[in-house]
Amino acid sequence: VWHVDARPVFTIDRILGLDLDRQELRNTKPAFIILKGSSESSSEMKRKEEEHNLNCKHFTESYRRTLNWCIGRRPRTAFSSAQIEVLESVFLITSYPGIDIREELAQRLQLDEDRIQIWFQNRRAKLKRSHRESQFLMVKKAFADLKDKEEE
Amino acid sequence: VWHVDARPVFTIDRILGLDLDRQELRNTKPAFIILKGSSESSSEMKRKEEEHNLNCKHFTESYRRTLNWCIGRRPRTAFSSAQIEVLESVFLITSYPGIDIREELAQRLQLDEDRIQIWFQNRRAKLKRSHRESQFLMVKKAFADLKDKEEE
DNA sequence: TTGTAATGTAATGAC
DNA sequence: GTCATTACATTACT
Repeated sequence: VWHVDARPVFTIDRILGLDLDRQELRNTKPAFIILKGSSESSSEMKRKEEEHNLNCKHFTESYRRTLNWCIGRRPRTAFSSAQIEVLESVFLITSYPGIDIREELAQRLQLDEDRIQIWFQNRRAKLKRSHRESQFLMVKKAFADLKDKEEE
Repeated sequence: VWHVDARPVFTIDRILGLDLDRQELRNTKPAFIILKGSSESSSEMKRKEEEHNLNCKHFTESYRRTLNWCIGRRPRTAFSSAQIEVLESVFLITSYPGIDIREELAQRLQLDEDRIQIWFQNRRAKLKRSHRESQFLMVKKAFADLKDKEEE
């Protein structure tokens, strides 16, 4: 946990006591358990259980978000243009640099190896998007050409 | 295609004849339909159908982005006060509406789902800003109070 | 000028 | 690993 001090301590969530320990969440009994042995059908039970699981999912998800908000996510790294330049030129050679290359880059660019890793992941995603787009343009052009031929 | 007149008329997409109607996209037959009645298993069919839907999604996304690149930035959407009202009341309940809620909102408010998504993102950012500001004010006031006490 | 819709991308979590 | 989605900084428009 990198920077406790980057976020205000007096958050609304804290004031409202929303930053409970994760353990407390697990200890709260789901409502559907009480129904066991009752006259309700098993399908109804199953539905309730699923509903509970869904609620749990949303609950823990919002828990995560709240926690995330309190503790804070890693501050956005602003790469310098010089760093970007190096990263881009390496990307031209490999879009999947091994750990050795990443470590070397990290050292040379004064960055964590993690940042390098993430950068390449995002860069690959960007490349993929642009590939899709250029493919799309080609299809479009094909359509346009067909139209031209029809008009002749 | 949002506003033809806000940007120069001689855009790349026009020159290439790329500003075809979105309807044409829908009319292109998905490949998996051809497979109907073939010897492939239904699970394979289902997989292909899902793949096709994914491709469609990416395709229309690319379509939007490409147009975006050609035409320029999307013109500012001016939400009506009625739309804002609905959005705000939903925001009170969830600031993270899932895809289902966003789609429903889109339909009811006659907006693209994308606009809804962006609106919620910006709304969350605004909320965060106001939180930070009120916190700052509180801290400031606390300091001021301390000073007052010292002077007594 | 301000408020905010839109954009790009670093970071995160699910799978 | 990918993918969708998020936060966040920034841009640009009304």
